[in-house]
Amino acid sequence: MVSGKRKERERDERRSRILEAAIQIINEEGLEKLSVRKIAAKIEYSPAIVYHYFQNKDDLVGHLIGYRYAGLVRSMQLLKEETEKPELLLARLTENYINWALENGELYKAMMLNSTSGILMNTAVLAKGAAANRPALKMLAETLMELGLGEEQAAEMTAQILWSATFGLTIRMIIENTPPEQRQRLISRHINLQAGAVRALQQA
Amino acid sequence: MVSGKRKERERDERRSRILEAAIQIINEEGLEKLSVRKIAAKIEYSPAIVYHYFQNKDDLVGHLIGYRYAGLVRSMQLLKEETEKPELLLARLTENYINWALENGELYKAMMLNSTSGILMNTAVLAKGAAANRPALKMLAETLMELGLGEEQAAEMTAQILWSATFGLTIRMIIENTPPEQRQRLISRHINLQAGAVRALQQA
DNA sequence: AGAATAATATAACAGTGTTCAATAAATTAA
DNA sequence: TTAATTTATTGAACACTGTTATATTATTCT
Repeated sequence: MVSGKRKERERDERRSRILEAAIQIINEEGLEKLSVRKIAAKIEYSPAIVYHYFQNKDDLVGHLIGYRYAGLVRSMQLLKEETEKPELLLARLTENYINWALENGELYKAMMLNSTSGILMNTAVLAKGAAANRPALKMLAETLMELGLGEEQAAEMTAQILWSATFGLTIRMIIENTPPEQRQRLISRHINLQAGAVRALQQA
Repeated sequence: MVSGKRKERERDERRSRILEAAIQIINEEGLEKLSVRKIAAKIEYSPAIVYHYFQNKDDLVGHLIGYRYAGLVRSMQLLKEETEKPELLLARLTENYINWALENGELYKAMMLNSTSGILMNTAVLAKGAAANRPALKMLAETLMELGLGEEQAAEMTAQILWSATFGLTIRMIIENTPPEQRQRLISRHINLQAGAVRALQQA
């Protein structure tokens, strides 16, 4: 038996080639122009091969997401370690998240809004690993608790609202293709308002 | 000449039959299952007929939006007239908007996120009349000015942020298919946070 | 009535996701 | 090394999709 690991590694490599072709197409032509046949053409295989490595197109897009998401989570953890004041951390986490999403615009749209593989879908898909805005949410909730905004449940709910707001602004800027200068202004205003909301909640 | 108006009215009626068939399909099977052929089948016409009344499918979806949006704008204006305190008005407008969007779930998703006909698209489409979240935004900005949050420009930008937050939460609840009990809690928390953010801004 | 215009249909094109059966290649077992 | 088995890959088809060009029918105007 040839170590068993190699086989697996090689299979993963072939899967990765498909995923990378997909990312390339998305970056070049956008998510809505992504097609199984185009992927196949790019890697010079038959379209059917995709279905040997993924259940279907949505499954593929789902993996696309996990493929990139790890980077975001890591950068968030870094920020957490190097930022002491929770107020500042909240702002930095938010800004970091938005910038990451904007950089991965089309992919972010896919990972959020895709009807069956999107992160926002039912828990079945959520558990799939690839789909995981939960780390981000959890970190947000922890920060809110440090800020004294209630215990687990309450903080979690507040985190959901705050994250939804960030999500809304981000998606909007991506879809509307907001020009960079205005982006910057919108982002800082958003962070301002968020800080204000948190302060108001602290006083209550 | 048969009054010229009748012809036009009859044409509009035929257009409306198409739009209503589309709405029915969306409500029954969801936006992603909407197809020109299905519409044609529902009204017992040939698929090609759709292209006599609309430029293309996206154009059709665009009109679908205007077809429903008028109702929202009217209800918002009503609220404005019967609510004196701007703080309360802000909350009511937001709640009203969210509830309307949730009631029109699939359609709201279409009108916001559709890649070419969505409201969030570039100004070319925005000017098309059907696409008009501007009335809602404008009303928000006016309310913010009454609350003493800066002049036109600043208020407009703040309104954009606040609206984005509402939009994010709404889209999320629709896509995630959040159960009604939790919806209620999320909505009131959202409105709470919004009020807090505004108060913080007033004090600054 | 005949000419012009609008409404509708037929049929096709090019594209999509997906599946099934057949083949080619690699791996394991004898 | 050969035979058996598993894995990788393909070709061809199915059932869809949006869209258009061309033809046909119905309506309206003169």
